[in-house]
Amino acid sequence: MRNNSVTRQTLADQVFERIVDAIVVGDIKAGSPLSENEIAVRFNVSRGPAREAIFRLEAKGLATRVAHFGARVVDLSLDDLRSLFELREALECMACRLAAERISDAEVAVLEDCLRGHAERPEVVAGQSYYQPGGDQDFHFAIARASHNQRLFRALSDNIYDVMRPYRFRSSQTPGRAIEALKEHRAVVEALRSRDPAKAEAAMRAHIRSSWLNTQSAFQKAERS
Amino acid sequence: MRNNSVTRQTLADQVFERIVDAIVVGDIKAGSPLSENEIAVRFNVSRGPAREAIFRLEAKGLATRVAHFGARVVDLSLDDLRSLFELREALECMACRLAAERISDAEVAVLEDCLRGHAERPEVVAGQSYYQPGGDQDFHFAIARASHNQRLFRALSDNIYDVMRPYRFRSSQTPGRAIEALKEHRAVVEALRSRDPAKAEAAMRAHIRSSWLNTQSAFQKAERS
DNA sequence: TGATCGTAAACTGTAGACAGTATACGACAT
DNA sequence: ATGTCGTATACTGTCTACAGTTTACGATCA
Repeated sequence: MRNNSVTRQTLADQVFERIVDAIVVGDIKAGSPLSENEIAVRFNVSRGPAREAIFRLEAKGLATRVAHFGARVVDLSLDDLRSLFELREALECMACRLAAERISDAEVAVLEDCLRGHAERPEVVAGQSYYQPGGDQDFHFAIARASHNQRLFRALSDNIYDVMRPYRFRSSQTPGRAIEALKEHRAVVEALRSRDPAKAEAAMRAHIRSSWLNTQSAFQKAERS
Repeated sequence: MRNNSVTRQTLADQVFERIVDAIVVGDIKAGSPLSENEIAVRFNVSRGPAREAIFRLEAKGLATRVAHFGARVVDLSLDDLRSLFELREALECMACRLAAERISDAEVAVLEDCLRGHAERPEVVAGQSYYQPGGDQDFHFAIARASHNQRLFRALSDNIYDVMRPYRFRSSQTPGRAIEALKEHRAVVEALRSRDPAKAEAAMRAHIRSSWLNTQSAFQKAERS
């Protein structure tokens, strides 16, 4: 039972989480139709929980719905991705600035552990791509948490990271990006350690824009093939 | 025969909108419990659409739900409001910066119309509070739209403005705030007209922080009474 | 009198059936 | 052959009924 949380999960919760996983991992492809009936049959529940799960996918930004027609998994264009990166820049730069004002020594230590863990990864040592699912994810989560702003944290974790993950995965193979990203992460942590909000925000902005350039070129490359 | 809207609304849509209005206007007070049955009876629908409406209220940030227990209208503390203002600052400053890069002449004209409309309001002329429901709302909507970033626009319109509105209404009575706000708005438009992103972002940040200080003191004053 | 346990009531969660709507396909007319 | 209309089908939207859970209240016992 991985159901050790305080309140017992409802069927809708379970279906929702499993669909999110399936989308993020790639088992359900972008643009796929999401039929209430199909989901209900697939997970052995009635249409109620299936329908509810789809609503929550829509709220999360992973699906689009049209009344009386149905829902589909979002299929982001390059423009959509640009919009998403702009949104992420707004949220995460603010989170980083607030974190510089409010972060505790223990939270700084967590970030430094993250960096150490990343530096030891074989991909980094070999100079290849360093992004593994959940890898720098932890890093960004820790910063969002250190902002001590619950709404900001939830906006990032619920509505940004999971939506971007399938597309970041595609673009994480660029050679050399691993070490570059690690350097940028170090700059962010350094600014946070010295509690310099302006520097922290600037370092995060530089990191996200660099990540966008990388994602953009990978996206265009993938489209040509 | 078609309904006069593009796609015919579902019952859940209607119930949702009516509850949002009731909360924003103040007919349903902050902290009130939202019973599925009660809503269903009140709007002459079954529990299905009522339940769906509550889900959407939760996604919007206007209600909180606990499984097997129920939902309540959010009741924001001062700390919650601070978090919300920080989130708003992040989103709206980004929107303003992007708007400075992308705004059309027609969109600038709309903003200038907004300012003219505000300046002519009797409250402003009399030096009283200038905020009327929907008044500067239009202004901020126009800027969000001028960012030409759909996700940013929706985050602001769906998840920020409606949640804040009940609390901004309380705090809009401060004498002299009307003219101050109008000045700040003019500074924003001036920066947008000259397509200066940094200046536009700074002007918006100043406006939001000023608005926060005003809201904060009004909140504390209201609590003491 | 106080605390604890058990029962009942009220609510949410889930299932299944019915109703309404949009799309797709085929028949018909031009 | 092509365009249009009508019907059929499959899907979502809605309703009702039932099951499960949580809270609250009252009875019982120390």
